[in-house]
Amino acid sequence: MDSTCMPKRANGQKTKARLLSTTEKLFASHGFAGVTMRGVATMAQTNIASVNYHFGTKEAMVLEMLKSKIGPINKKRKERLAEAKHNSCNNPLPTSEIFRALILPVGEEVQKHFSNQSNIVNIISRSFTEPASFLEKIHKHFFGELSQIFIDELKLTYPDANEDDIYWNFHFAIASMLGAFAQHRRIKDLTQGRCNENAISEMIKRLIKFVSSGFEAGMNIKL
Amino acid sequence: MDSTCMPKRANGQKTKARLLSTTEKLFASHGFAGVTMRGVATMAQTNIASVNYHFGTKEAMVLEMLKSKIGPINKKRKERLAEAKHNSCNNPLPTSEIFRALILPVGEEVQKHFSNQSNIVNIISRSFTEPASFLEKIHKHFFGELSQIFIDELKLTYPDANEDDIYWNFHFAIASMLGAFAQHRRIKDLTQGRCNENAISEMIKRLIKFVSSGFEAGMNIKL
DNA sequence: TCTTTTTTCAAACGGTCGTTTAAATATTTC
DNA sequence: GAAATATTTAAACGACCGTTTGAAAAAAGA
Repeated sequence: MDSTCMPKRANGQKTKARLLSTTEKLFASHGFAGVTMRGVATMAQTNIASVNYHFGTKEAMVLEMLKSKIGPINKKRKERLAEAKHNSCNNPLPTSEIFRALILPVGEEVQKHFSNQSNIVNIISRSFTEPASFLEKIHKHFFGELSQIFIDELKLTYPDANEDDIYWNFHFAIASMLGAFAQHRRIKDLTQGRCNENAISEMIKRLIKFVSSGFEAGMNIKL
Repeated sequence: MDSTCMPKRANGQKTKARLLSTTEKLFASHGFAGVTMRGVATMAQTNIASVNYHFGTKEAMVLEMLKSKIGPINKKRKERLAEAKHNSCNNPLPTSEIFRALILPVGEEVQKHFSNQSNIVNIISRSFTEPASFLEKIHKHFFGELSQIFIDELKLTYPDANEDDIYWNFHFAIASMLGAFAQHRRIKDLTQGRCNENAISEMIKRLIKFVSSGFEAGMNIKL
């Protein structure tokens, strides 16, 4: 251990950062299987063995990348929900406000790196379809707690609602959000080339409306 | 060529059918990369070279499986839409009726093979996230024409609507449908073990309500 | 029956995968 | 400066990948 907490080598930390950044791009565009040690090493302009030196295994490397990407977004989601709660003097929130807190932080991240090939929602969405068992754990770790927070908030807004109604429609809401962002090809088709940051901003507003309305309509449904 | 159009060997056709069935299971649970020639051959109780004999390449085999699974569902979707159209004397359909025609045929397929490991929506959903270029073609081939049919029908129901409104909310509807079915883990969490055919039937009703309401609310949205 | 065609099979091809090794190089510590 | 530590490197490991080969086995046609 050193007292400076700095890398031992001039570009030591930089190498690790480059590896994570490369992992991110490859995972976003080709999934877990598309992240190859040789590919990452080459794109990050380093040697294949240094990947193992910094992370141990491929799985650990992808895991660390996911943590670094999803963690901050979930933090913002909680903050935004708490802020809305505070602004409403702790009264129950409108449905749209709850889903705004859930969706906006992702949307902002998408907007930031939209032209980029490493779309955050591609990453999240891929995590949901990856079969690997270690990703299942990630889901539970990252989305389990967060889901509970938002479901609890929805229960406050709908105190008399059937619990099944809330669970199912929350499930649909998540699915809409992930699917809406993830399916790049269709977004580009829909915007017909004028797929820029404004288009994403528009999509986010539309999405919040879609999800909130669908959720509200699903409360007290007659089956 | 033979006049009987029957297999030359007692279990010849059966072998090909077993291979397709195995491909289906592996693709549903592990994606394109998870379909390995050796895995398929072993599970189908045949030799690896016979895979190549029947299909030529792995890609061709997966493609044939996808065609056999998605084709009939799309056929049912069109039939159901045409039937609803006929029952309404060619008047514009309610939003929910249009989405029922889109969702029910998938739902029925899910219900049929739910306990099965080869969930049809897993297959469709995976097709949407697979990066392989040949799958992109499948999407356009299978979903391009179908999408247009349903969008045209929605335009009849909303003759004064902004076209962007229709496209975006249709995009959300598709995303909801695929995501809702595909994310198995959350469905099982939500139903807490009582995840049987009844639960799926309930989910489909809920999903149609969610999607229709979200879509309706998204028309003439103020951005 | 014998011939022809269809189907299966064991074995091998070259290639890529994640991981490991051990030596070389850079950086920090003393 | 020298010693200790941190990092990078080339090379190789065994395992699995999709595909191909050529011959055996089964079925069909004559």
